[in-house]
Amino acid sequence: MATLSDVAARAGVSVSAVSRVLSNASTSRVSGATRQRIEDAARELDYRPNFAARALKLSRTNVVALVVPDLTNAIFSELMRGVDEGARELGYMVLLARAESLRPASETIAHLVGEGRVDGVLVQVGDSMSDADLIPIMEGTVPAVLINSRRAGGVGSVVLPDQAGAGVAVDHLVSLGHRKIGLINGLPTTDSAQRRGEGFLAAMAAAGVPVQPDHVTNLGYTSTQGRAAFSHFASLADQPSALVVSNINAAFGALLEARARGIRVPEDLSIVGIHDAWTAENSWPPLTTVKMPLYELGRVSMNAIFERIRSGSAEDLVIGDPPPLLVPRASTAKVG
Amino acid sequence: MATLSDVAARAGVSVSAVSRVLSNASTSRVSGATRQRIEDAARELDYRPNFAARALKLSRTNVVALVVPDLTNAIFSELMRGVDEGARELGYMVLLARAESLRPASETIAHLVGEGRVDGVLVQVGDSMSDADLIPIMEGTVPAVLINSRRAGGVGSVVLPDQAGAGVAVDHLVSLGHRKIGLINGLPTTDSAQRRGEGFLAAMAAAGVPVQPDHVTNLGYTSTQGRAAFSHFASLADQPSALVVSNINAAFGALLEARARGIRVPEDLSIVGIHDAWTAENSWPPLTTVKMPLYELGRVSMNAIFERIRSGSAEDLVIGDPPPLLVPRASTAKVG
DNA sequence: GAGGCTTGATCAAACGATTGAGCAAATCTA
DNA sequence: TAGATTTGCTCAATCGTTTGATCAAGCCTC
Repeated sequence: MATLSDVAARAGVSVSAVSRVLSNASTSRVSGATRQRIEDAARELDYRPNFAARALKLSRTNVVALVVPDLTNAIFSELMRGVDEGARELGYMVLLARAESLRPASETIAHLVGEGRVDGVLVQVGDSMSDADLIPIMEGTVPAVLINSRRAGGVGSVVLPDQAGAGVAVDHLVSLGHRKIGLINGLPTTDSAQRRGEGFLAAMAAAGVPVQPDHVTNLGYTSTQGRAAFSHFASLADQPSALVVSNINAAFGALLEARARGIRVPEDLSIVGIHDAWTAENSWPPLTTVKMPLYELGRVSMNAIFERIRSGSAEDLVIGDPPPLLVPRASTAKVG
Repeated sequence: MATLSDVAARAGVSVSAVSRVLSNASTSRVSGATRQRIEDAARELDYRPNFAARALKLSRTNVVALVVPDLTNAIFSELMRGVDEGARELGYMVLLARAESLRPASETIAHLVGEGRVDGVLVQVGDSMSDADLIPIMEGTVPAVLINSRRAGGVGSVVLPDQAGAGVAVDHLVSLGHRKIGLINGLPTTDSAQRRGEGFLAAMAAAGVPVQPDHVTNLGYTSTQGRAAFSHFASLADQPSALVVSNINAAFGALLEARARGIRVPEDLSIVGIHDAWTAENSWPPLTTVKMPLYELGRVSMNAIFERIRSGSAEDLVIGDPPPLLVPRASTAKVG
């Protein structure tokens, strides 16, 4: 590849002149003629600034890492799309890092930042990610933004409108006449499950519908955990007529278990899942969902980490626009 | 962050000594005592080699880019997992780049390599990626490996056992007694669709089952295109009793259209899709699939690009192990 | 026309790591 | 014990950019 000095030689000027012209610094006092010659030479040689040299000099890479617990996660691809789009606009690139079980996430993050590979880190906090994993972040040594989880202290975060989302699900079921509504929620230790739980209770209270204590489970977001939670409800003497499931994967698990038990959805039981995905259309019955603004979660997170890197500010944001949206399909119906 | 000279100062030696010890070069003639002091100092300062400096000096980043057409693609996450795992073992990191429609892929790739951000590129060739997009790769200026597509010339590639996969699907249907078997295939221009088509025809011939010309469509791999293809078959006077669908997404689309038309699967028609995903279990009916070795595709591709970078060799590989595997679910049954 | 600005360029020192060459001191060889 | 070799370390150049400092002209101003 052509270097600055190649371009300089061809244009008959010094490297500094070339550098100033091509990075068009405001302080560049260059004559129009030389500028032209430099630009021509650069174009002819197809010059591209060397990434490593620039990063070394500026101690800035314009790369952020996105650390995710799991690629098969339903929410990943939309989130990534949002992050990617935001990054492009800000002149950044995204390095994807899986937080695998082998190495603690803290190690991965410390490497990424310690070696100067990235300027900052976006961390999608998963169920299996403990607070210990977030030590370098909590300590503030690493410019980071937590996605979908809040932490005390000066850590930035961006979260979904979880309360509102659960509320939309509840309101939908209430409007269909349901009064016995259960909740299949994520692990009680996770932030998003807590907020969805709050939203569920708040919406139920607002609708004047009582919540039975054994109508709430907290087993987790996976399909398997959703199945297990469904079994719990099926074994109850006083069963709910509708379920809000905090995650689409768990909702699929619930559908699976319902089918296995010969419980008809939606005739015997209505189910609404939080998060939308194209696969919801292929399930049987097609799953009614609450679409959450995942794309925007990605975009806003990218903007947040950008600001964090630039000014050090650490905000806690909630995505407000667009609000959670009900996507009615065939897994919910009027109470029988 | 601590630099080499920080470590050198603390250990009371020169930077060169530190560099040699920490990168434990074989030519390093260092006494045990000094080695110890250096290692201690490095540990105490939590020294990590600066990525940019190393990359600049060695003109090598130990990063490869994975260029994908689409993140929501069913095959992406397993592929990525394989690439990631392979990368870890070889001491590489993976930069994920979406080949979006805005900018031609060739531009993206040229940037990535031209700026020295990556040592090589893995390109998952999508339907929308034309030959023009691959110019810098075909020219051989960029160390690259094509995933799932072959090209003439000295371009390396790794592909799935597509013929065998289609064969497994056909054999399954034949063993269930089907004699009228149709194929819903990808776009005729794509390499994988061509190979799956060949595999289909070969397996049919081997089984002594004739193929009707209008029992093969080539509309594409997406859900929508699968629906459209299904409509074609439904409008036929002489309809097949079973369908091989070249892609799981298209198979979901076919299921959707079958349901819309009141065609019962598998009672009226059997369907088997190529590629497996956990979502196949949630469809109605649960989709019988042929699981393709996507994880291995990723791993082998990573190894291939590594070799390509190291020695310049360009091989065309087919994943042989594990072979395509039938995952029987409920969308296929004995011919009625 | 001497001194002071402005303009348009170059010089040179970083950034942090790698690595061939150089050089004392220690050890070996005969 | 003189000379050769090995051992253990340091020197210094280099990778490609950025950027403050410097400097030679040209142009005002009075």
